[in-house]
Amino acid sequence: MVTVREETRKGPWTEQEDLQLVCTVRLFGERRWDFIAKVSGLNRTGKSCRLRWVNYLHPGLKRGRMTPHEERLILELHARWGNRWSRIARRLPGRTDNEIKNYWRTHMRKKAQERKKNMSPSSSTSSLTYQSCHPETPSILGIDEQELHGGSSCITSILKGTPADMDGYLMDQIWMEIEAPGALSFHNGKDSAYSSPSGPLLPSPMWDHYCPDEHLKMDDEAKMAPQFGYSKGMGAIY
DNA sequence: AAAACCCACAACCGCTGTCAG
DNA sequence: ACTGACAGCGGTTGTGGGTTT
Repeated sequence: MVTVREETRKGPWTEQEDLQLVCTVRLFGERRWDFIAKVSGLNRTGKSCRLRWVNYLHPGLKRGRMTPHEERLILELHARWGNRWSRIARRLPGRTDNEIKNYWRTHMRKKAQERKKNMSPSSSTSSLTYQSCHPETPSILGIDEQELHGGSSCITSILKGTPADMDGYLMDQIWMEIEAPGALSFHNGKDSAYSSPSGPLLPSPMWDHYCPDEHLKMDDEAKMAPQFGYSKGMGAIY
């Protein structure tokens, strides 16, 4: 027995660690993370390994900016489910709960700050709780699966639209709708950052380099495909 | 050019749920 | 029925890079 106990590593992962983890997961599958952590030779906890895999190394992950469509989807799903990030993430193929959570945080903070600037002190409801602030927005509250596909609000109809329909529909305008239901207009706005469904979908870096393996990818895709019409083209991963 | 600020992302922590023994 | 191990989830914090002043 080796009795030399090294400290469990924390902090950023190195490429070498990533490679070790990827190879170990390929060998043993995506479970028993404590076991994987041990046999991989990484001085990491199983938890840490799992997180690294799920959020960064997993094949099929999209990288890069959220597309306008994804932004709208997040908005809608968050309105339905609140901070159920993993649940929301399941509806966004290639995105992780962590990613969505971060995105939401960043944007909500931004919006909250803008609100503070723009609004008088009298109406001080936080945008973080818009769900309860604007119950009159039907698509936001209590919508179920069918409603999502047959609903009548602006957001819902946008969600139903094709990407072409969404061109020029700005995230800011969506936020405006939430904050002031009915006040939505579709003119092109000032913030060009949202105006094109750009978001270059970059591959997961490690996977790109080390594991051009077919069957791992298939496993994941197979899960997503029926629900989302997820296609290989989306991620340009392999 | 440098400092300050902002944003996006990665990672950790603590808690909860699940399941096998 | 109980318990411990493991997996997953949501919240939070840290950090690096880009942008603005």
